[in-house]
Amino acid sequence: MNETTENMAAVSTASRPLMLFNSLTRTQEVFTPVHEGEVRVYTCGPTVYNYPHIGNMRAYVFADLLGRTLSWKGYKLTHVINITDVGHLTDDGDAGEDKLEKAAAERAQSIWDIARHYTEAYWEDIKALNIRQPAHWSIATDYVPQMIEYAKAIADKHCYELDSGLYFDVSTVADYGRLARAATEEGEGRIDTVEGKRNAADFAIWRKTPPGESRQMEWDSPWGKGAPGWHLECSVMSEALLGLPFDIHTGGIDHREIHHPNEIAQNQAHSGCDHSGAQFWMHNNFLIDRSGKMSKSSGEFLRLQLLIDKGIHPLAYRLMCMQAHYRSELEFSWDNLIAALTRLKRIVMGVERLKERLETAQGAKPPHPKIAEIRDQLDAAISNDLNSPPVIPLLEELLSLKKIDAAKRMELLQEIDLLLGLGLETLTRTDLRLRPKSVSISETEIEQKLDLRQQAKSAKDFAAADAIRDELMAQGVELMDGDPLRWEWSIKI
RNA sequence: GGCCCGAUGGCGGAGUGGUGACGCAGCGGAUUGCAAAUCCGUGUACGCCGGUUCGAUUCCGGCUCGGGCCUCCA
Repeated sequence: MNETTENMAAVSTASRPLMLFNSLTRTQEVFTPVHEGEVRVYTCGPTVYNYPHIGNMRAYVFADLLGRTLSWKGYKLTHVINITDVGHLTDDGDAGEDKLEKAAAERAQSIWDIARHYTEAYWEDIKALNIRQPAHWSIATDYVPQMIEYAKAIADKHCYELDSGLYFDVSTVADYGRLARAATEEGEGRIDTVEGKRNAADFAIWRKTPPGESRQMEWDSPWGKGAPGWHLECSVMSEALLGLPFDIHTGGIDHREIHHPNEIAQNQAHSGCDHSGAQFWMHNNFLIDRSGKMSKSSGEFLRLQLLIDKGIHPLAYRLMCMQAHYRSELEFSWDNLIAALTRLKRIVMGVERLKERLETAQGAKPPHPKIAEIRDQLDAAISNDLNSPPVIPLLEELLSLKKIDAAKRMELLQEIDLLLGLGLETLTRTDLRLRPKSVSISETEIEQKLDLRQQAKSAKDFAAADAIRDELMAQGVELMDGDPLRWEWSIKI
């Protein structure tokens, strides 16, 4: 279950200032909200022309960690994640096909059906990863009238019209590209420039439908039938839902170079001041595999559903993300994922033992200094630009402190889990049992054979007991007599 | 070509100017009819060459290697 933002009240006694790395200054800064006691966060969400891969999901796990940290620090959180269901191009600047139009054509379905299908698939992954629901999922196509109004407001001073659309002139705002720190005017000319653009970095605000063509998604505008440029939506929706300036804008590190500088330019144009629109711009690094970063255009890519089909609980992936800092590249491998699953399993068993102690505990015990010490270390780590990796050993240490009062430990465990989002209060060892999609024997049959084996063992007929074990092992079932779970599928990835 | 980042044990991954977290794997022990699972314990690492320093993995410079972005991407 995802808790809503509202009932995640402040529970901590945390006292350190929260330090966050701001891509705008490339330094860690003390976070102070624009509006006292509340924080407004905007996260660049997915373009729903295909399934998200697990690398995409790292961005939302990161945004979720940020949100959870802000809640833990006692702030009221208003989080917006957008769904881009229009406007992204397949290639080359502003001239390529619309990804959604292309997907619709390939599958001979309505573009609206495509968008809905992939939005739902994305939301399923969000849920599976215990990512809290934001206050708003802003859908780009719901905001097209506002985008047109926005474009009209900046058109005279900052834009110019070409045959292909309305373009933003980046030379009309101060300090364009400061977030990217790159000379965007120079380069090898790999970009097919649109004829007539004043600056190489100029981008489309409105893309006109070419004469004689029609699109499934198009709207009337002062510049003709067409669709909004893909940078426009985030400026429009963030301002509409959060007001300018808001506190934190997040996204993948790839957005630091193009999308976010353009968003900033639009914010400057529309607000008439040089403020970027957000106090902090934060970017998560990529999940990579040996062949480099994950890429949808390469065809095959890793979906969360694939992990689930292989029998691996999705929260193992969440733990894997938490084991690395959000600004570090994270290496994906099945071994690494299974290591996280094993770690999670042992954590969950520790939590189950703690729950048992809680039930048998008698009377309240005085607070133990170790608890305060761990809480302090927790605050130190998370306040240091959301440094989640050291939090996990703290959790494991907490679980191992058998001599310390269970109630006190459980209290702190809940705080840690509020941050890590592993759902440790409800997650069970059985939940984490491997559940590969393709198996040759049912769980009921396994249980029956195990009962037979138990009878044989009680009768000291070890030959019969071992025969049953061998038989089950041949079917991929691993026996664990001394474990309440009794058996597990052997891992074959 | 331009801009930027990284290099830590078998794998992943924190951190620090002076005993180098942690996990997984490995190894040892407890437990077990034997195993497995579990619990306890445990070895191994800071790319290369200089510089600064009493002392550098940590700071500075160079080198090598790797990666990212400059085109849609989280």
